Amino acid sequence: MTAQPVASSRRDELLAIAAELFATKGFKNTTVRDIADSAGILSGSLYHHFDSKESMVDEILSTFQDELFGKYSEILAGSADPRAKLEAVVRVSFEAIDQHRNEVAIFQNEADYLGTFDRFAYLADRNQQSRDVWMTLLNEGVSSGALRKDLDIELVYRFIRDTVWVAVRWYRPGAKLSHHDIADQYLTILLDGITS
Amino acid sequence: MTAQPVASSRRDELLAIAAELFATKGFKNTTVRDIADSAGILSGSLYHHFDSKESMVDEILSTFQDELFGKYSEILAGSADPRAKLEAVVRVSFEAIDQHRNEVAIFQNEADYLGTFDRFAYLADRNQQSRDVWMTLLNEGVSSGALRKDLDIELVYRFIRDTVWVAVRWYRPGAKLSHHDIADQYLTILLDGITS
DNA sequence: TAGCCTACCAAGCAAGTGTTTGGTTTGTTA
DNA sequence: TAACAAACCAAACACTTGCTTGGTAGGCTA
Repeated sequence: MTAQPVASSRRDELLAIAAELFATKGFKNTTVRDIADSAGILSGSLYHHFDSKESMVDEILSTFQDELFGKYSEILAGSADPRAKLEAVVRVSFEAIDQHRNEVAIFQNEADYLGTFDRFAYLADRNQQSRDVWMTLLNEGVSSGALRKDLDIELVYRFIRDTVWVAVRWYRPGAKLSHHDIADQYLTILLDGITS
Repeated sequence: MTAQPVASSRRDELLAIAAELFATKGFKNTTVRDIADSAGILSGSLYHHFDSKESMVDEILSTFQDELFGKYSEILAGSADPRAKLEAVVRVSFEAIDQHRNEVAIFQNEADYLGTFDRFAYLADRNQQSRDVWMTLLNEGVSSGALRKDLDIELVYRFIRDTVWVAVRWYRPGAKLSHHDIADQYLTILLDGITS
């Protein structure tokens, strides 16, 4: 059973195969032999392209994170009002789920554990950076009067963060609702609630 | 480094130790030697109490699920209106996170993968059962006019389910906000939104 | 056509894994 | 005090794991 994802180089191809397996089965549950099998080669041959299994996740996660936080920065640097920026961050996140499903899933499932190793300390940094993005926007929203003042901001932050990213567990591209639709409905619930 | 959770029998004690490790490090990342070390015994001695490492998670998960779904059934069988029942299910769920943090975490992190094995087929059944609970309440809510009609019910269900359970990732008993507080704020956001 | 590079194979190793087996300790009960 | 069971030890086994090593096939280039 060999997979053939679209990728420029053989190296990228193997990374895509690994990402798919890591996302589906988990990092620890995926063996280098699993990856090699899916690629139609022997496990030892992977080491012509990569130093270790760990360096594969490393590259998958860091590449994705760099791209994502680049987009966050652009939004924050823009001139839109707090609420619009908040909406934009939500939409960019759902877009990431749509375009980088495996990477998001790996991050969601493995970051906590991998973060305990020195090599993946940057995951915690990015996490903090992400928190800063959201907290800044939420505090600005409350200050400007756009958001209600009776809620615990820290709690709202966690609520938004988790709800957005956990969607990767069920979202599949090409389904009835596009990631744009989902972002719309999610923002509606978040901003106005589900009561009539 | 030995742990000493409160438990009636040695068997329950060992299960609690295993649950803590499974929740923190993941099932696959936890070795039987890890469990034995935490309990202050040798790995082989675990097999006096359990058939296998798998049967440990099995027992942890099934016991927890039986208890949880018992509570769900009670609520559904009650005479409260849809909105009150919906609130009750949310509160019971946050209570479960408070009282059975490890079990919830294990379920959240491992159910998808474990569910691919015959032995854990009941996890998928419970999942379907849980969906029925929520969808019934949401549909009743829309019918009765309590909830808005312009949202995709299936989507609302997933959002609620995910946001409630994902709280296990950051919630710690004894923190500033109790699980009652969190349920309150969560229901406020869900029902009325965060805008002022 | 000689040299070189990319991608891979074939075979294996050392460490770690879940599990088994036979025996020992300790407390309780008849 | 003899018998018994629960809890555990000590040592090992078979297997899986990530990774290494030396070599090879085939295409490209000078």
